[in-house]
Amino acid sequence: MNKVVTRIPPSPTGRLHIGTARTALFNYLFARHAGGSVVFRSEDTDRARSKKEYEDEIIEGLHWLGLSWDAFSRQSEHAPRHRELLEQIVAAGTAYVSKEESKMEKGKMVEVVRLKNPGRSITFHDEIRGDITFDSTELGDFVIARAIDDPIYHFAVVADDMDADITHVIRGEDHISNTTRQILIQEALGAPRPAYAHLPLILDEKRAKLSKRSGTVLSLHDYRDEGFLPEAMVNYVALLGWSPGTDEEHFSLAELVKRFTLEGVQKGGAAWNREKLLSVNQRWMRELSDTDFIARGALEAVDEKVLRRAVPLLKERTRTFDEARELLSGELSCLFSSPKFSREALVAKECGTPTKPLLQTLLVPLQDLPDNATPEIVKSVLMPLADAEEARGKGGRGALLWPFRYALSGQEKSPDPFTLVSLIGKEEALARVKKAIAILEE
RNA sequence: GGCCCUAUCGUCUAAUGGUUAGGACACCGGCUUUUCAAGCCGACAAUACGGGUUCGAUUCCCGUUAGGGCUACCA
Repeated sequence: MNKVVTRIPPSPTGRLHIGTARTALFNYLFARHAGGSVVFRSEDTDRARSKKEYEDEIIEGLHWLGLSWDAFSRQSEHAPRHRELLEQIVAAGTAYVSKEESKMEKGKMVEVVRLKNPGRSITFHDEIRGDITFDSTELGDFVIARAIDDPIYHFAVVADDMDADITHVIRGEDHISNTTRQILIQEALGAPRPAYAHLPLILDEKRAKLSKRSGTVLSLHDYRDEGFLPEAMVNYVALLGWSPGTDEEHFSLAELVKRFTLEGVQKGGAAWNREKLLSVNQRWMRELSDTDFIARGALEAVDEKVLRRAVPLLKERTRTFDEARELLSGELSCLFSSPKFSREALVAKECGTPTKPLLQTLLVPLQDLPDNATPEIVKSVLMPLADAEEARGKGGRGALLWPFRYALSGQEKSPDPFTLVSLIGKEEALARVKKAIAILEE
């Protein structure tokens, strides 16, 4: 059996699309699983729309996901070979230059090349869907080149796949119908027929065609910039249309390579679901070490030490690094600078015992706390005070804990006061509680 | 219109003739809780429809319906 060779043939006419990324991933997984190789081919024959910057972005994005290939080429570089092949089949009579359609373009005579269609039924085997049969007659003698030196997509693809010894063409379902004409071209060229596998399409959240209008973010780089981990993108996208056949859902790229088979590929289209992606991403973020979390999220704060200690909090509360950055500059800004707060919010939970004396009971225990106390230690020392208030007053623990937490954070919503104390340190905590007491004295 | 592909909870999916149709995400409820999260526990929720085949169909066949793709001298 021949060594497996798959291909990743994006056309650099736009940003890296999540659908393109998924097709690339499946080609990569299939080839690597089989110990085969991958060919990257930039389909840049559409001169007007192809741009180097798009090509760069596509390559960079696929590398970011962790994909790699063993050969790189640009379709535009194969022009002489395409012409040679075209002339060859015209000479052989399986294609012809359509003289009656000739026209002048930019002072040059242009004559379209058509394939002589034998007009019969074509059956090919799809590795995912089984045998598929088309009647090729309806295609007629279709155009395979705008001019002898200007082949259209179908011809270029077949020629390039032949020359690169591609064994498996794994692509989107939108190419099923195209397969017939490509097989006809293959036969004219005397090229071997590769195995075909047509992947189900990715649909938007409402199960409609993916489009800019759908509101679904389509560009892989936008996900990267928003703070999604490549591990999560690979994991999520692999499971969109593929399943290992078990309940397992957490896969690294290397694990996917081990497990991937075409039998696990779904036939029907799969709807994109951002919520699920978010949850997959959160799981991968949580698996990062604290150091990696900061580095990979490019997180910054005025106090590196506090930031470091706050990572568990970020892991608990955020699903992307954008959310982590937002939390640091918003709700958690109180970790890095003394918050402003209002008297009203401080006494919001007051009923029974006045807030001021309650806060005062915290001062000595706070002062006696060891340096670098963990949240557990802080809690073990201070919670009894809240319990005591609960036992005696109407306000419950909240009578003490609410103003305490608010004095530390200046926020209606924040982590618990024990965690805050351990993050900002007892001196700073003391200062903030004293400030709150001062406000209550006014 | 023609040709082709597809069809299990809201979503991603498992189960390839025999299961109380399983898991995950979301949603809802409870526990915990000063708040917000997180965590734990639980509930809700599907074989599109109609015919066959079979002792028995999610599973095999046919039809209907619905969705999708192709129908370019774009890729």
